[in-house]
Amino acid sequence: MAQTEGAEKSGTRAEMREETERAILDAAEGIFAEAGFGGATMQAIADSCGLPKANLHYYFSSKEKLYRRVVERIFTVWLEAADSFDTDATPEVALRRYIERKMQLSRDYRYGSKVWANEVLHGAPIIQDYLETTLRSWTETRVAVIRRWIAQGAIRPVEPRWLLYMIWATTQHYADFAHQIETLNHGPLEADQWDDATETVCSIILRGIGIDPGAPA
Amino acid sequence: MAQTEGAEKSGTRAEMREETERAILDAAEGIFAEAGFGGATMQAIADSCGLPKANLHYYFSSKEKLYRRVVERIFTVWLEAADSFDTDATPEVALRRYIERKMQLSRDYRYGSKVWANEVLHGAPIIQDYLETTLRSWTETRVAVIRRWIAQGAIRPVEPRWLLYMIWATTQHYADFAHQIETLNHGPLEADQWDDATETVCSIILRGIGIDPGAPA
DNA sequence: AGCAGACCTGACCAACCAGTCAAGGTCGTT
DNA sequence: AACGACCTTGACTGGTTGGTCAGGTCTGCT
Repeated sequence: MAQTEGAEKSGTRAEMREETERAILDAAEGIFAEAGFGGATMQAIADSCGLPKANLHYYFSSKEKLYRRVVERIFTVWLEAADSFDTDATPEVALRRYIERKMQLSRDYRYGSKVWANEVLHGAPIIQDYLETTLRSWTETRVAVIRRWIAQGAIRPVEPRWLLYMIWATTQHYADFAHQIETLNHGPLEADQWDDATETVCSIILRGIGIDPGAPA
Repeated sequence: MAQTEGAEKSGTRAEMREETERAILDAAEGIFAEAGFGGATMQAIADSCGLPKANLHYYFSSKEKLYRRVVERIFTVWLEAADSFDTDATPEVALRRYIERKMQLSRDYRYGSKVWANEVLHGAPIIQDYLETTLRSWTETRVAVIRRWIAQGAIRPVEPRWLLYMIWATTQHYADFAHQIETLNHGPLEADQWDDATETVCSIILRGIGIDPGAPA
């Protein structure tokens, strides 16, 4: 009994290592999000996951390496989410699904979004290469999709980049500026507020580009 | 000749003091924006404005006091800009003017916007009182204006807060995420790109809430 | 059992940073 | 001219932080 003390203790050596690394990454994500790279201390991260500081350096050789891994992990989640854009569906379905997914991520991965925002805000000193390779190529494929929609007359002609930025900005705002939103809201958003906000974002953007939401396909 | 060496040297004592303080605040805004509060060092700010570090402490007793003054200054600029919302104009005119002004500010006060974003991102540890007093009351008056528009049938019924957040998020994105945008754009946005982005943001939001932009008033 | 390698950690160090201070310089006023 | 208030600055300090390391513990394998 009491077999699972620290939620690790079972599994192979490799599994335990992976689990410890994940615990450190989780803690680091929260601390980096709240304090920034410069403001975060290894000691605070260690305290947050109940490990001695020296142990962190056993798994991650330096603060910067740890930070990079945190950012990489978030970026991966976002890229996977971005696949909801990939379908051959109509603009209405594809965009609605993408926006809904991004709102969901803002709700579920608030800290990850904050770390990313923080990194870009400061000029992306650590993950500049990601911007120039993965993000750029992803963006270009989506821009092409949007251009095709425009050519087909399915949506109003707008520069695709400005549309993408609008979606990113609006959805991530609910994570990055959560503190401001919650202050103005006198508390965290309720489930129905999240739903209403999501629906409002969808409807404004879809109508804004000339789609009448709810109209039969 | 060469009377104005460091752009200070003339004027009364009080004027010179004010000018020095402004130079420090300008330098601090840039450093805080790029490095965050924790990552910024007083030495870096001192170097940035060509003053010895000890001199900064003569004008601003502590790093936190200096930071607070930087944030306060930005907040003031934003509040003044917000007056473009205050008119009795139609929703189309009022919103268009507000969005255009906010885009302008993102272009002209990029660093200020970044410092604000950084502060809110980290839970507003320094300026929480501003959120609870000034920002909250400002927001409530604008929410009331938007509700009146809805009651008059001038715009589609949407929760006013989500609309405001959308405007803030989208416009400020062009300052806070400027680095990401410029990376994807292979360089800074040109003047016509700024104009096009502004027009696109306006048109999507206005159409999105049921206004047909360009229609005669 | 016993060994090798992976894992853990308290104590320590060099680097760095916000803030201080005392001594010297400059300006307005009488 | 001369006095006091204001301004400037190099040198210093107490405290903090990222990173190291030696010695200990645990695990899986033969």
